[in-house]
Amino acid sequence: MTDAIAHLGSRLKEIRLKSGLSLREIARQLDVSPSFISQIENGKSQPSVATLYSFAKLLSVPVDVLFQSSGDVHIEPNKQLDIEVNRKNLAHPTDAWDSSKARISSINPNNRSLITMDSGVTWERLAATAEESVNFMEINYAPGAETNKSGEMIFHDGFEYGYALEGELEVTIGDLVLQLSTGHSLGFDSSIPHRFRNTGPNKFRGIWFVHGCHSAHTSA
Amino acid sequence: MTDAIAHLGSRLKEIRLKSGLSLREIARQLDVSPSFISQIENGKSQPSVATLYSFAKLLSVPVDVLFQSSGDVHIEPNKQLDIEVNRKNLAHPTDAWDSSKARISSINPNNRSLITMDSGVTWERLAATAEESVNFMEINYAPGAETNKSGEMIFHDGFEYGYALEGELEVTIGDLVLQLSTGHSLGFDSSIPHRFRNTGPNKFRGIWFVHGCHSAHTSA
DNA sequence: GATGAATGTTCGCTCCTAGTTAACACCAGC
DNA sequence: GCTGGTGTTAACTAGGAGCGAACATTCATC
Repeated sequence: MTDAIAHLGSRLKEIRLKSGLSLREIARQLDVSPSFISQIENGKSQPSVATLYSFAKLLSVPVDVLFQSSGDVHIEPNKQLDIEVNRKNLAHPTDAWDSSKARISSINPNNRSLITMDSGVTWERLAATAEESVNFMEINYAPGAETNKSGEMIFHDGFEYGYALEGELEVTIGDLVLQLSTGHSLGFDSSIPHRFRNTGPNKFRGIWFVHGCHSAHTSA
Repeated sequence: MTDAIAHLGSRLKEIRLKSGLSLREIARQLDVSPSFISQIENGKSQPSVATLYSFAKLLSVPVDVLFQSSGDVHIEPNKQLDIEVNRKNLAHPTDAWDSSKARISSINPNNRSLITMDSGVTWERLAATAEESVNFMEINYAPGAETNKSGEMIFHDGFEYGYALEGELEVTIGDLVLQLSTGHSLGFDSSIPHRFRNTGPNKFRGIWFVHGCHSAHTSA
Protein backbone atom coordinates (compact mmCIF):
# COMPACT_ATOMS: atom_id res chain seq x y z
CA MET A 1 0.00 0.00 0.00
CA THR A 2 0.79 3.58 0.21
CA ASP A 3 2.98 3.85 -2.80
CA ALA A 4 1.38 7.24 -2.57
CA ILE A 5 3.73 7.72 0.37
CA ALA A 6 6.60 6.07 -1.43
CA HIS A 7 6.37 8.43 -4.37
CA LEU A 8 5.74 11.47 -2.29
CA GLY A 9 9.32 12.58 -2.65
CA SER A 10 9.53 12.37 -6.39
CA ARG A 11 6.16 14.04 -6.61
CA LEU A 12 7.42 16.93 -4.52
CA LYS A 13 10.48 17.23 -6.68
CA GLU A 14 8.41 17.17 -9.84
CA ILE A 15 6.22 19.98 -8.59
CA ARG A 16 9.10 21.97 -7.21
CA LEU A 17 10.88 21.85 -10.54
CA LYS A 18 7.76 23.01 -12.30
CA SER A 19 7.55 25.90 -9.91
CA GLY A 20 11.11 26.84 -10.82
CA LEU A 21 12.29 26.97 -7.25
CA SER A 22 15.63 25.58 -6.21
CA LEU A 23 15.96 23.03 -3.46
CA ARG A 24 17.96 25.46 -1.38
CA GLU A 25 15.39 28.16 -1.84
CA ILE A 26 12.70 25.84 -0.54
CA ALA A 27 14.89 24.89 2.38
CA ARG A 28 15.41 28.50 3.29
CA GLN A 29 11.73 29.32 3.19
CA LEU A 30 10.72 26.25 5.11
CA ASP A 31 13.52 26.88 7.58
CA VAL A 32 15.04 23.45 7.22
CA SER A 33 18.35 22.33 5.84
CA PRO A 34 18.84 21.84 2.10
CA SER A 35 20.15 18.37 2.67
CA PHE A 36 16.92 17.41 4.29
CA ILE A 37 14.89 18.55 1.31
CA SER A 38 17.13 16.46 -0.87
CA GLN A 39 16.61 13.44 1.35
CA ILE A 40 12.87 13.93 1.24
CA GLU A 41 12.79 14.24 -2.50
CA ASN A 42 14.86 11.12 -2.92
CA GLY A 43 12.75 9.12 -0.54
CA LYS A 44 15.57 8.73 1.95
CA SER A 45 13.66 10.53 4.62
CA GLN A 46 10.13 11.59 5.26
CA PRO A 47 8.89 14.96 6.43
CA SER A 48 6.63 15.56 9.37
CA VAL A 49 3.08 16.59 8.62
CA ALA A 50 3.94 20.16 9.52
CA THR A 51 6.83 20.23 7.07
CA LEU A 52 4.76 18.58 4.39
CA TYR A 53 1.99 21.05 4.92
CA SER A 54 4.29 24.05 4.65
CA PHE A 55 5.86 22.48 1.63
CA ALA A 56 2.49 22.23 -0.08
CA LYS A 57 1.63 25.76 0.93
CA LEU A 58 4.87 27.04 -0.45
CA LEU A 59 4.28 25.31 -3.75
CA SER A 60 0.68 26.51 -3.55
CA VAL A 61 -0.62 23.06 -4.21
CA PRO A 62 -3.31 21.26 -2.21
CA VAL A 63 -1.77 18.53 -0.10
CA ASP A 64 -3.80 15.87 -1.84
CA VAL A 65 -1.99 16.51 -5.05
CA LEU A 66 1.21 15.33 -3.42
CA PHE A 67 -0.30 11.91 -2.90
CA GLN A 68 -1.36 11.51 -6.46
CA SER A 69 0.65 9.46 -8.84
CA SER A 70 2.94 11.60 -10.86
CA GLY A 71 2.67 11.83 -14.56
CA ASP A 72 3.44 14.36 -17.16
CA VAL A 73 0.47 16.64 -16.86
CA HIS A 74 0.52 17.72 -20.44
CA ILE A 75 -2.42 19.82 -21.42
CA GLU A 76 -4.05 19.04 -24.74
CA PRO A 77 -3.11 21.79 -27.14
CA ASN A 78 -6.21 23.64 -28.17
CA LYS A 79 -7.04 21.16 -30.84
CA GLN A 80 -10.49 22.25 -31.63
CA LEU A 81 -10.75 20.42 -34.84
CA ASP A 82 -14.12 18.88 -35.10
CA ILE A 83 -16.48 21.74 -35.26
CA GLU A 84 -17.56 22.85 -31.90
CA VAL A 85 -21.25 23.23 -31.77
CA ASN A 86 -21.19 26.19 -29.54
CA ARG A 87 -18.69 28.30 -27.73
CA LYS A 88 -19.69 30.26 -24.72
CA ASN A 89 -18.16 31.40 -21.55
CA LEU A 90 -21.10 31.29 -19.27
CA ALA A 91 -20.84 32.22 -15.68
CA HIS A 92 -22.65 29.02 -14.99
CA PRO A 93 -25.06 26.44 -16.30
CA THR A 94 -28.44 27.91 -15.78
CA ASP A 95 -29.84 28.33 -19.18
CA ALA A 96 -26.96 26.80 -21.05
CA TRP A 97 -29.49 25.16 -23.28
CA ASP A 98 -33.01 26.09 -24.18
CA SER A 99 -35.75 24.00 -22.75
CA SER A 100 -37.46 21.62 -25.08
CA LYS A 101 -41.13 21.03 -25.68
CA ALA A 102 -40.76 17.30 -25.62
CA ARG A 103 -42.00 15.42 -22.61
CA ILE A 104 -39.54 12.64 -23.19
CA SER A 105 -35.94 13.06 -24.21
CA SER A 106 -33.55 10.26 -25.04
CA ILE A 107 -30.05 11.03 -26.19
CA ASN A 108 -27.39 8.65 -27.32
CA PRO A 109 -23.74 9.31 -26.53
CA ASN A 110 -22.60 10.39 -30.01
CA ASN A 111 -25.47 12.66 -30.45
CA ARG A 112 -25.19 15.12 -27.68
CA SER A 113 -25.36 18.85 -27.90
CA LEU A 114 -21.96 20.17 -26.89
CA ILE A 115 -20.75 23.39 -25.35
CA THR A 116 -17.02 24.05 -25.37
CA MET A 117 -15.67 26.40 -22.77
CA ASP A 118 -12.47 28.35 -23.13
CA SER A 119 -10.52 26.46 -20.60
CA GLY A 120 -10.66 22.83 -21.71
CA VAL A 121 -14.03 22.33 -20.12
CA THR A 122 -16.99 20.93 -22.03
CA TRP A 123 -20.60 20.26 -21.21
CA GLU A 124 -22.64 17.70 -23.07
CA ARG A 125 -26.34 17.81 -22.62
CA LEU A 126 -27.83 14.53 -21.46
CA ALA A 127 -31.51 15.35 -21.70
CA ALA A 128 -33.68 18.09 -23.09
CA THR A 129 -36.88 18.33 -21.16
CA ALA A 130 -39.51 20.98 -20.77
CA GLU A 131 -38.14 22.00 -17.42
CA GLU A 132 -36.38 25.31 -17.26
CA SER A 133 -33.41 26.07 -15.05
CA VAL A 134 -32.41 22.47 -15.14
CA ASN A 135 -29.25 21.09 -16.67
CA PHE A 136 -28.43 17.45 -16.84
CA MET A 137 -25.07 16.97 -18.45
CA GLU A 138 -21.77 15.21 -18.75
CA ILE A 139 -18.92 17.53 -17.88
CA ASN A 140 -15.36 17.07 -19.09
CA TYR A 141 -12.27 18.66 -17.63
CA ALA A 142 -9.00 18.24 -19.48
CA PRO A 143 -5.88 17.85 -17.31
CA GLY A 144 -5.18 21.23 -15.78
CA ALA A 145 -8.53 22.65 -16.78
CA GLU A 146 -10.48 24.62 -14.25
CA THR A 147 -13.82 26.30 -13.87
CA ASN A 148 -12.28 29.68 -13.92
CA LYS A 149 -8.75 30.53 -14.93
CA SER A 150 -8.76 33.57 -12.73
CA GLY A 151 -9.28 31.42 -9.69
CA GLU A 152 -12.57 33.09 -8.96
CA MET A 153 -15.28 31.07 -7.43
CA ILE A 154 -18.82 31.09 -8.67
CA PHE A 155 -22.11 30.83 -6.90
CA HIS A 156 -25.73 30.84 -7.92
CA ASP A 157 -29.13 29.92 -6.61
CA GLY A 158 -30.10 26.30 -6.47
CA PHE A 159 -28.41 23.00 -5.91
CA GLU A 160 -25.80 21.06 -7.74
CA TYR A 161 -25.18 17.33 -7.84
CA GLY A 162 -22.28 15.42 -9.31
CA TYR A 163 -21.03 11.92 -9.90
CA ALA A 164 -17.48 11.13 -11.01
CA LEU A 165 -17.23 8.75 -13.92
CA GLU A 166 -13.51 8.86 -14.62
CA GLY A 167 -10.41 10.75 -13.56
CA GLU A 168 -9.98 13.11 -10.67
CA LEU A 169 -11.45 16.48 -9.92
CA GLU A 170 -10.55 18.84 -7.15
CA VAL A 171 -13.73 20.41 -5.93
CA THR A 172 -13.58 23.52 -3.80
CA ILE A 173 -16.77 24.55 -2.07
CA GLY A 174 -16.43 27.41 0.33
CA ASP A 175 -13.25 26.60 2.20
CA LEU A 176 -13.77 22.91 1.76
CA VAL A 177 -11.63 21.01 -0.71
CA LEU A 178 -12.69 17.59 -1.90
CA GLN A 179 -11.00 15.19 -4.23
CA LEU A 180 -13.52 13.51 -6.47
CA SER A 181 -12.57 10.20 -8.02
CA THR A 182 -14.48 7.50 -9.84
CA GLY A 183 -17.69 6.61 -8.09
CA HIS A 184 -17.58 9.52 -5.70
CA SER A 185 -20.60 11.71 -5.63
CA LEU A 186 -21.61 14.97 -4.08
CA GLY A 187 -24.37 17.49 -3.74
CA PHE A 188 -24.31 21.00 -2.42
CA ASP A 189 -26.09 24.26 -2.10
CA SER A 190 -24.64 26.15 -5.01
CA SER A 191 -25.06 29.49 -3.34
CA ILE A 192 -21.79 28.55 -1.64
CA PRO A 193 -18.94 29.82 -3.82
CA HIS A 194 -17.32 26.93 -5.63
CA ARG A 195 -14.90 25.97 -8.32
CA PHE A 196 -13.50 22.83 -9.89
CA ARG A 197 -10.06 21.95 -11.13
CA ASN A 198 -8.58 18.89 -12.73
CA THR A 199 -5.30 18.48 -10.88
CA GLY A 200 -4.67 14.98 -12.16
CA PRO A 201 -2.82 13.76 -15.24
CA ASN A 202 -5.92 12.34 -16.94
CA LYS A 203 -9.11 13.86 -18.16
CA PHE A 204 -12.07 14.00 -15.84
CA ARG A 205 -15.59 12.99 -16.78
CA GLY A 206 -18.61 13.32 -14.57
CA ILE A 207 -22.37 13.42 -14.57
CA TRP A 208 -23.64 16.76 -13.36
CA PHE A 209 -27.02 17.98 -12.43
CA VAL A 210 -27.71 21.63 -11.78
CA HIS A 211 -31.12 23.03 -11.11
CA GLY A 212 -33.09 25.79 -9.57
CA CYS A 213 -30.61 28.46 -10.44
CA HIS A 214 -31.74 31.73 -11.94
CA SER A 215 -28.73 33.96 -11.71
CA ALA A 216 -25.01 33.43 -11.48
CA HIS A 217 -22.26 35.47 -9.94
CA THR A 218 -18.54 35.29 -9.45
CA SER A 219 -16.59 36.21 -6.38
CA ALA A 220 -12.87 36.68 -6.00
CA MET B 1 2.82 27.81 13.10
CA THR B 2 -0.18 27.10 11.03
CA ASP B 3 -3.01 26.44 13.38
CA ALA B 4 -4.09 24.13 10.59
CA ILE B 5 -1.55 21.76 12.08
CA ALA B 6 -2.54 22.66 15.61
CA HIS B 7 -6.17 21.78 15.02
CA LEU B 8 -5.44 18.71 13.01
CA GLY B 9 -6.20 16.47 15.96
CA SER B 10 -9.56 17.93 16.82
CA ARG B 11 -10.42 17.91 13.15
CA LEU B 12 -9.65 14.24 12.94
CA LYS B 13 -11.73 13.57 15.99
CA GLU B 14 -14.62 15.54 14.60
CA ILE B 15 -14.61 13.58 11.38
CA ARG B 16 -14.12 10.28 13.10
CA LEU B 17 -17.13 10.91 15.31
CA LYS B 18 -19.24 11.78 12.32
CA SER B 19 -18.20 8.56 10.69
CA GLY B 20 -19.40 6.68 13.75
CA LEU B 21 -16.15 4.83 14.24
CA SER B 22 -14.61 4.34 17.66
CA LEU B 23 -11.10 5.38 18.42
CA ARG B 24 -10.14 1.79 19.08
CA GLU B 25 -11.64 0.68 15.80
CA ILE B 26 -9.52 3.21 13.97
CA ALA B 27 -6.45 2.08 15.86
CA ARG B 28 -7.08 -1.52 14.88
CA GLN B 29 -7.51 -0.68 11.24
CA LEU B 30 -4.49 1.58 11.10
CA ASP B 31 -2.49 -0.95 13.08
CA VAL B 32 -1.43 1.48 15.76
CA SER B 33 -2.27 1.66 19.42
CA PRO B 34 -5.53 3.24 20.60
CA SER B 35 -3.63 5.47 22.97
CA PHE B 36 -1.74 6.96 20.10
CA ILE B 37 -4.94 7.87 18.30
CA SER B 38 -6.10 9.57 21.45
CA GLN B 39 -2.85 11.51 21.71
CA ILE B 40 -3.14 12.60 18.11
CA GLU B 41 -6.72 13.71 18.51
CA ASN B 42 -5.86 15.70 21.61
CA GLY B 43 -2.87 17.34 20.00
CA LYS B 44 -0.42 15.66 22.35
CA SER B 45 1.33 13.91 19.53
CA GLN B 46 1.49 14.16 15.80
CA PRO B 47 1.20 11.37 13.28
CA SER B 48 3.67 10.66 10.52
CA VAL B 49 2.55 11.47 7.02
CA ALA B 50 1.98 7.80 6.38
CA THR B 51 -0.30 7.49 9.39
CA LEU B 52 -2.11 10.65 8.51
CA TYR B 53 -2.61 9.43 5.00
CA SER B 54 -4.06 6.10 6.06
CA PHE B 55 -6.22 7.92 8.55
CA ALA B 56 -7.68 10.07 5.82
CA LYS B 57 -8.15 7.05 3.59
CA LEU B 58 -9.95 5.22 6.32
CA LEU B 59 -12.29 8.11 6.91
CA SER B 60 -12.60 8.44 3.14
CA VAL B 61 -11.78 12.08 3.32
CA PRO B 62 -9.21 13.92 1.21
CA VAL B 63 -6.20 14.87 3.26
CA ASP B 64 -6.79 18.53 2.61
CA VAL B 65 -9.99 18.43 4.56
CA LEU B 66 -8.02 17.60 7.67
CA PHE B 67 -6.23 20.90 7.45
CA GLN B 68 -9.38 22.92 7.16
CA SER B 69 -11.25 24.50 9.99
CA SER B 70 -14.28 22.52 10.94
CA GLY B 71 -17.43 23.06 8.98
CA ASP B 72 -20.58 21.30 8.01
CA VAL B 73 -19.36 18.35 6.06
CA HIS B 74 -21.73 15.49 5.73
CA ILE B 75 -20.10 12.12 5.80
CA GLU B 76 -22.21 9.06 5.41
CA PRO B 77 -21.86 6.88 8.51
CA ASN B 78 -20.12 3.60 7.92
CA LYS B 79 -22.67 1.51 6.20
CA GLN B 80 -22.69 -1.54 8.38
CA LEU B 81 -21.75 -3.99 5.74
CA ASP B 82 -24.13 -6.72 4.67
CA ILE B 83 -26.96 -5.59 6.92
CA GLU B 84 -29.11 -3.60 4.62
CA VAL B 85 -29.78 -0.24 6.07
CA ASN B 86 -33.33 -0.13 5.00
CA ARG B 87 -35.81 -2.21 3.20
CA LYS B 88 -38.76 -0.56 1.64
CA ASN B 89 -41.02 -1.04 -1.25
CA LEU B 90 -41.80 2.48 -2.09
CA ALA B 91 -43.99 3.29 -4.98
CA HIS B 92 -41.29 5.67 -6.01
CA PRO B 93 -38.34 7.73 -4.87
CA THR B 94 -39.78 10.86 -3.49
CA ASP B 95 -38.85 10.84 0.10
CA ALA B 96 -36.85 7.69 0.05
CA TRP B 97 -34.35 9.38 2.30
CA ASP B 98 -34.68 12.20 4.73
CA SER B 99 -33.18 15.49 3.81
CA SER B 100 -30.00 16.46 5.56
CA LYS B 101 -29.09 19.67 7.30
CA ALA B 102 -25.65 19.84 5.75
CA ARG B 103 -25.09 22.29 2.94
CA ILE B 104 -22.44 20.10 1.44
CA SER B 105 -22.61 16.37 1.07
CA SER B 106 -19.81 14.16 -0.14
CA ILE B 107 -20.21 10.42 -0.28
CA ASN B 108 -17.68 7.85 -1.26
CA PRO B 109 -18.73 4.71 -3.13
CA ASN B 110 -18.38 2.25 -0.25
CA ASN B 111 -20.22 4.43 2.09
CA ARG B 112 -23.58 4.95 0.54
CA SER B 113 -26.87 4.62 2.24
CA LEU B 114 -28.66 1.74 0.58
CA ILE B 115 -32.25 0.83 0.02
CA THR B 116 -33.01 -2.68 -1.14
CA MET B 117 -36.20 -3.28 -3.02
CA ASP B 118 -37.98 -6.58 -3.23
CA SER B 119 -37.31 -7.21 -6.81
CA GLY B 120 -33.52 -7.13 -7.13
CA VAL B 121 -33.54 -3.39 -7.40
CA THR B 122 -31.42 -1.19 -5.16
CA TRP B 123 -31.02 2.50 -4.74
CA GLU B 124 -27.86 4.00 -3.34
CA ARG B 125 -27.99 7.56 -2.22
CA LEU B 126 -25.37 9.75 -3.88
CA ALA B 127 -25.89 12.95 -1.95
CA ALA B 128 -27.77 14.10 1.10
CA THR B 129 -28.61 17.76 0.79
CA ALA B 130 -31.13 20.00 2.45
CA GLU B 131 -33.41 19.85 -0.56
CA GLU B 132 -36.59 17.92 -0.16
CA SER B 133 -38.25 15.94 -2.87
CA VAL B 134 -34.94 15.38 -4.54
CA ASN B 135 -33.21 12.07 -4.97
CA PHE B 136 -29.82 11.64 -6.48
CA MET B 137 -28.88 8.01 -6.59
CA GLU B 138 -27.27 5.08 -8.28
CA ILE B 139 -29.85 2.49 -9.24
CA ASN B 140 -29.08 -1.16 -9.73
CA TYR B 141 -31.22 -3.67 -11.55
CA ALA B 142 -30.20 -7.30 -11.33
CA PRO B 143 -30.78 -9.35 -14.48
CA GLY B 144 -34.50 -9.86 -14.80
CA ALA B 145 -35.34 -7.29 -12.17
CA GLU B 146 -38.06 -4.78 -12.84
CA THR B 147 -39.63 -1.76 -11.26
CA ASN B 148 -42.79 -3.56 -10.53
CA LYS B 149 -43.32 -7.29 -10.66
CA SER B 150 -46.97 -6.87 -11.37
CA GLY B 151 -46.18 -5.05 -14.57
CA GLU B 152 -47.87 -1.94 -13.33
CA MET B 153 -46.50 1.37 -14.36
CA ILE B 154 -45.90 4.20 -11.98
CA PHE B 155 -46.23 7.93 -12.31
CA HIS B 156 -45.70 10.90 -10.09
CA ASP B 157 -45.25 14.62 -10.24
CA GLY B 158 -41.91 15.97 -11.32
CA PHE B 159 -39.16 14.99 -13.66
CA GLU B 160 -36.78 12.13 -13.85
CA TYR B 161 -33.31 11.97 -15.40
CA GLY B 162 -31.11 8.96 -15.98
CA TYR B 163 -27.69 8.00 -17.27
CA ALA B 164 -26.67 4.42 -17.96
CA LEU B 165 -23.34 3.40 -16.48
CA GLU B 166 -23.32 -0.28 -17.25
CA GLY B 167 -25.58 -2.99 -18.62
CA GLU B 168 -28.89 -2.64 -20.37
CA LEU B 169 -32.25 -1.39 -19.23
CA GLU B 170 -35.54 -1.49 -21.00
CA VAL B 171 -37.33 1.73 -20.28
CA THR B 172 -41.02 2.04 -20.97
CA ILE B 173 -42.50 5.51 -20.83
CA GLY B 174 -46.11 5.80 -21.92
CA ASP B 175 -46.22 3.69 -25.04
CA LEU B 176 -42.63 4.38 -25.86
CA VAL B 177 -40.05 1.67 -25.27
CA LEU B 178 -36.36 2.53 -25.12
CA GLN B 179 -33.30 0.40 -24.70
CA LEU B 180 -30.79 2.12 -22.48
CA SER B 181 -27.14 1.09 -22.70
CA THR B 182 -23.87 2.51 -21.43
CA GLY B 183 -23.60 6.22 -22.02
CA HIS B 184 -27.21 6.66 -22.99
CA SER B 185 -29.15 9.22 -21.09
CA LEU B 186 -32.72 10.33 -20.79
CA GLY B 187 -35.07 12.70 -19.10
CA PHE B 188 -38.83 12.73 -18.93
CA ASP B 189 -41.87 14.12 -17.30
CA SER B 190 -42.54 11.49 -14.72
CA SER B 191 -46.24 12.10 -14.71
CA ILE B 192 -46.19 9.84 -17.72
CA PRO B 193 -46.61 6.26 -16.52
CA HIS B 194 -43.32 4.40 -16.73
CA ARG B 195 -41.47 1.29 -15.74
CA PHE B 196 -38.01 -0.22 -16.13
CA ARG B 197 -36.86 -3.76 -16.68
CA ASN B 198 -33.47 -5.35 -17.01
CA THR B 199 -33.88 -7.65 -19.94
CA GLY B 200 -30.17 -8.31 -20.38
CA PRO B 201 -27.89 -10.98 -18.90
CA ASN B 202 -25.84 -8.54 -16.82
CA LYS B 203 -26.69 -6.21 -14.04
CA PHE B 204 -27.64 -2.69 -14.87
CA ARG B 205 -26.21 0.35 -13.11
CA GLY B 206 -27.28 3.90 -13.70
CA ILE B 207 -27.22 7.36 -12.24
CA TRP B 208 -30.69 8.59 -11.53
CA PHE B 209 -32.06 11.93 -10.57
CA VAL B 210 -35.64 12.39 -9.51
CA HIS B 211 -37.08 15.62 -8.27
CA GLY B 212 -40.14 17.68 -7.79
CA CYS B 213 -42.38 14.76 -7.04
CA HIS B 214 -44.76 14.91 -4.14
CA SER B 215 -47.01 11.93 -4.59
CA ALA B 216 -46.71 8.65 -6.37
CA HIS B 217 -49.32 6.44 -7.93
CA THR B 218 -49.49 3.24 -9.83
CA SER B 219 -51.64 2.49 -12.80
CA ALA B 220 -52.38 -0.86 -14.34
C1' DG C 1 42.00 27.89 -15.97
C1' DA C 2 41.34 29.56 -11.57
C1' DT C 3 37.87 31.60 -8.52
C1' DG C 4 33.46 31.96 -7.17
C1' DA C 5 28.62 31.13 -6.61
C1' DA C 6 25.11 28.60 -7.80
C1' DT C 7 23.13 23.76 -8.07
C1' DG C 8 21.92 18.91 -5.73
C1' DT C 9 23.93 14.74 -2.98
C1' DT C 10 25.93 11.72 0.77
C1' DC C 11 27.68 10.47 5.25
C1' DG C 12 27.52 10.48 10.11
C1' DC C 13 25.70 12.20 14.05
C1' DT C 14 22.15 13.94 17.66
C1' DC C 15 18.20 14.31 19.77
C1' DC C 16 13.39 14.58 19.42
C1' DT C 17 9.20 12.30 18.95
C1' DA C 18 6.17 8.76 16.80
C1' DG C 19 4.38 5.07 18.73
C1' DT C 20 4.43 1.53 22.57
C1' DT C 21 2.72 -0.82 26.84
C1' DA C 22 0.87 -0.49 30.66
C1' DA C 23 -2.75 1.12 33.98
C1' DC C 24 -6.29 4.41 34.52
C1' DA C 25 -11.58 6.03 34.88
C1' DC C 26 -15.91 5.83 32.83
C1' DC C 27 -20.47 3.70 31.27
C1' DA C 28 -23.98 0.05 29.62
C1' DG C 29 -25.76 -4.38 29.95
C1' DC C 30 -26.19 -8.96 32.28
C1' DG D 1 -20.30 -8.04 41.27
C1' DC D 2 -18.41 -8.91 36.46
C1' DT D 3 -17.38 -8.30 31.41
C1' DG D 4 -16.74 -5.55 27.31
C1' DG D 5 -17.13 -1.30 25.47
C1' DT D 6 -15.55 3.66 25.47
C1' DG D 7 -11.47 7.40 25.86
C1' DT D 8 -7.25 9.14 28.67
C1' DT D 9 -2.69 9.47 30.77
C1' DA D 10 2.15 8.30 32.25
C1' DA D 11 6.63 6.36 31.45
C1' DC D 12 9.34 4.52 28.35
C1' DT D 13 12.10 3.34 23.93
C1' DA D 14 13.70 2.91 19.32
C1' DG D 15 13.93 4.83 15.15
C1' DG D 16 14.11 8.42 12.11
C1' DA D 17 13.46 13.67 11.37
C1' DG D 18 16.50 16.96 10.63
C1' DC D 19 21.40 18.81 11.04
C1' DG D 20 26.26 20.23 9.53
C1' DA D 21 30.00 19.51 6.84
C1' DA D 22 32.07 18.01 2.97
C1' DC D 23 31.15 16.34 -1.57
C1' DA D 24 30.62 16.71 -6.96
C1' DT D 25 28.56 19.27 -10.57
C1' DT D 26 27.65 23.08 -13.60
C1' DC D 27 27.67 27.93 -15.02
C1' DA D 28 29.74 32.65 -15.33
C1' DT D 29 33.27 36.04 -14.95
C1' DC D 30 37.92 37.80 -14.67
